[in-house]
Amino acid sequence: MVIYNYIIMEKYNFKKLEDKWQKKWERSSYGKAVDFDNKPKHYNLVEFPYPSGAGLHVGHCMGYGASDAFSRMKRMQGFNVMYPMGWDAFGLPTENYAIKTGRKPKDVTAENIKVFKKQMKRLAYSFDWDREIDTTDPEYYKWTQWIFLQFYKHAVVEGKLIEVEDDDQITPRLAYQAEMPINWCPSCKIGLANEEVIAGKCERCGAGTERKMQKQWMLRITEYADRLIDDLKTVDYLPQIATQQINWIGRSEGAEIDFRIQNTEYSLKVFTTRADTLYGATFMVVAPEHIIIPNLESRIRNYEEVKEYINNAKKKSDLERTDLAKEKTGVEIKGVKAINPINGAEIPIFIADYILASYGTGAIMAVPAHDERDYEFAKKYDIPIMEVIIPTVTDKHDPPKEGVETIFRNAIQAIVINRKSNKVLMLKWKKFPWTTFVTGGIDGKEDKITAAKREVLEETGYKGINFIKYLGGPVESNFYANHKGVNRKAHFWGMVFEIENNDKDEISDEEKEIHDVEWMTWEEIEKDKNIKCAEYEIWLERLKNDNQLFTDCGVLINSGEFDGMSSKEAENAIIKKLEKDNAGKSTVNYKLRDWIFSRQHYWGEPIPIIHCEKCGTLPIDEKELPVILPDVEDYQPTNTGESPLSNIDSWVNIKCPKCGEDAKRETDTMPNWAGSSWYYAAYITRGNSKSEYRNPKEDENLFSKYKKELKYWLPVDLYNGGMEHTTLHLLYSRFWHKFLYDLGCFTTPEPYKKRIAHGIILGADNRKMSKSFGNVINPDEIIDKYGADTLRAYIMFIGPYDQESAWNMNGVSGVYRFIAKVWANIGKAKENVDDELGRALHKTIKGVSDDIECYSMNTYIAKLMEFNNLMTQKDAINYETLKIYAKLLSPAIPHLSEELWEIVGEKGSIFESNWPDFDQKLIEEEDLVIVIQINGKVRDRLTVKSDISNAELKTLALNSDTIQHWLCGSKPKKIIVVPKKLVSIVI
RNA sequence: GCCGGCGUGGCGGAACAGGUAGACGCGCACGACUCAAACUCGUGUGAUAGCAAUAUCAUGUCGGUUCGAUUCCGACCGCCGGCACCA
Repeated sequence: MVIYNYIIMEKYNFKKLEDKWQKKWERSSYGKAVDFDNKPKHYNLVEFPYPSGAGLHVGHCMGYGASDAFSRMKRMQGFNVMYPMGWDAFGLPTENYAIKTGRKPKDVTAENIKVFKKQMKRLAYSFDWDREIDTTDPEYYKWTQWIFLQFYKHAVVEGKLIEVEDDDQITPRLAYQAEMPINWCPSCKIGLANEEVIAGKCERCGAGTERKMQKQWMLRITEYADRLIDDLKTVDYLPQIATQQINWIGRSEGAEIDFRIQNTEYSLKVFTTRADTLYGATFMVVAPEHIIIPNLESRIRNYEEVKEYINNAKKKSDLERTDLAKEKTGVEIKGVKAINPINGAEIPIFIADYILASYGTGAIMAVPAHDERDYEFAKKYDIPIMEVIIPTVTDKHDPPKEGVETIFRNAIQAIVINRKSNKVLMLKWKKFPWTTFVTGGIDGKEDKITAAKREVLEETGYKGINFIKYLGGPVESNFYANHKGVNRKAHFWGMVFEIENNDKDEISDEEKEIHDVEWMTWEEIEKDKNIKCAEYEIWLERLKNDNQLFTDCGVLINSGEFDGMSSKEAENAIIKKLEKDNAGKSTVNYKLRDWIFSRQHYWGEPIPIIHCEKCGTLPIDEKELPVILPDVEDYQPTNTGESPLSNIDSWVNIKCPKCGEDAKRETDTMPNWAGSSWYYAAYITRGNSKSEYRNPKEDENLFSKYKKELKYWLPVDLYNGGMEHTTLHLLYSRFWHKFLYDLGCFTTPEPYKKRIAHGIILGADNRKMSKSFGNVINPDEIIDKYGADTLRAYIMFIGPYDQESAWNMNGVSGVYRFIAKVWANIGKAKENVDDELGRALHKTIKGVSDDIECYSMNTYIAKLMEFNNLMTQKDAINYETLKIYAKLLSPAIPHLSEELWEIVGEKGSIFESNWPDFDQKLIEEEDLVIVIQINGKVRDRLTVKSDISNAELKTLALNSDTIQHWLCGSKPKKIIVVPKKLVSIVI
């Protein structure tokens, strides 16, 4: 008996539906991550937001919505999923708001968090709210401070983490103090963040900013540089993210070379990756901040000029200083010379701001012949340019033969041009299939021009030619000289001549026998297959662009005993010699610099350090943590560049824990990066208890107490977040994790197993969403108008997950229409009816599962739409079909799916049900459409059974009428059969 | 400037491993419903030529590899992210 039980549906009322389910879910325990559950764990982390006053942004939803869908599917697939949320609440915007309004950052933050949380709940993100964290909570930053103290108390010596005694002044601690520049506004008398410096001007008052040196806390991240590169092999990051990390660390192997300064005890240490170019070092350049300048003050003849240059450099940012497009500036330091350790040459020293004190040693040896910036600088200041590396080529047609003598010679290649006809004088060899320029050796002491003119005369008879230019320096060419039976290693000088008149001498009979002389156009030369010239490409390139700088590796010339070596050989040999002479050594250098960890701000974690005049720098006793951020009256920074905290005497003044005398607290705070560097672990230690953090006992720390929990949950299985955080935040948190791993806090060396990233959402005008453009979309407005399900699905549908996409209101209504159509289709549900949707359904299950798994959210939604379109065509839909479809919908549109689950008569939540499996057979059992191409063009299509053999396919293809027609009786030269795809016929 | 991406119809985009370019959505056009409009439903929709079957062209530009390129390689143009104190 067939039961016709069409459901009478009312119109899709998202408001009613979403209210209903949100109330129910609020009371349920859905989303809770259970420590040590039997199910396999899946830690799904998404970056926590900075709770700004503007509320949740649709850009946030891009991350949270997709990760929520992923979490929901994983839970249905039987995983114990942790999907937590918290607040990265320290930061400048809140502090600036406090300065403006006088309100407490703490209060403002609490309000913002409330708004964010309410909005997230409206969007039905299934976070485990019991694990909510807030980096500004003293119970949280207690442990951020604890970690800082561990950095202070430890050092890495010979690759091992060791503890450093309090009074040890020598061992390099991982947290240390150093004089580092800050951006300083001389008018406001405050330190500025980079972002607050707009084109060298203070954002607040418009005055020009300077760099001011200040004692700052640093973290020795460079100590971990190699491991931060090497361990990338053990994780699964998007390739471009891993590359960015590697490039940011910028490991390069090279040499440290000492250049003595003449008549002084000082020397200049430089780092170079091109020790092979040492003979070409014709000057040195030091950064304006370099210590050598004050050291040499008495000897510098133009000290005033140098000083003025240094003062000007202070006004520029690193970015401006290193901009290649800008003209290089510099000043020669007169009165001192450096000595090139390899050949004793005296060379001038310059000071220039394109050299940064923070990279390498803050000084370089400049090799203008082989470095673009040095070249530019040398041209400008008229410094000699000495070529020491030349390109080397090997002839493809006649490579050197083994066991044959190699003869070296200096030689020329004359490119003789007839300007009127724009033709080039060429030789066509008679006994060999060669076409060449006029070429020949330089005899004895003959100069190159004479040699070239002589060769042209001998080989072609032309007398009236004028020398135009050299095509750069020589090129080494290695080939087997067939006509002489020897290998040649020739240094060819490319030279351009123009023909002045057609005066010709008779060529000797000998020469006549060797080659014909022919004038050819460049096109003819290019097409000539017999061009017997390995250096042809180089000449062509140099003809097009003047002053071709050779910056690649090659062969050494003008380098004494190292002449003829390859760059690589020479590099090793030169370093060896320097080592012997105690003038250098091979070394590794990094672009990565130590992390400036101090901020002169209020709204951050206080650095838990005491300064005592007598006892020096002392850590706060760990038992005294947290060092609570005190309330202040005025959040305005002080005019000494210190943090506002330094104004609170009652807080700053403290007794020294060691000697009991008057001492002061450190008033700098930590950067925003600090709290977010370990938050993924804080969710774990936060545990399930809703009331408060679970505090460890006296002799424990947070990580030792929750060792088991940390071991269970870490590493994070999948970390999702903005593309803009994939360099710095990711690197910083990996660094902290590795340090804590060394301390024994964690059991895995990497925090995140896999990292993906999402693009940003642009405004409808294709610009970044911003208040000033008036193109910001507030999620609340969209929810009010279309519902949370529509907003969630639209943001998934908006575009490729890892790219930026522009907001489009028409797109929102399209998604809304889709959901309303799904709702309408529910009305067609029937029992015991064959809706013939089985195959399509199983294809959809597979497609949807794959798409969610790899965060292809736009195609996930598209597949849901496609299936819905199929249902729309049907008069009746089986209950079972709808049930499975509801499951597929549920990660994207939870409210409607839950309602649908109830409508089809299921008890309990759809999210407690199992994710559907697909039947592989059902998907495969289809007929295939095979494409038939002739010469790469599609000419016919055949429908065949999927188990057809390649041979059958070939026969079928050739017998098709259409193909017969296209073949016109000609015989195929080649037939390519791609199983289950196509047949390609070449005629 | 340096490092990393991206570029496909009128628009957002799809094409997982080099094999049917344009799935899905928007927009537009026509039709149905309506007194009319909106909503909804149906049909069509890359360009050019043709009544049509069909053909040619087409994935930023130019070139290369291949039987075959949106996909791989090279050069160029344009846009976006990061550049160490925004988060």
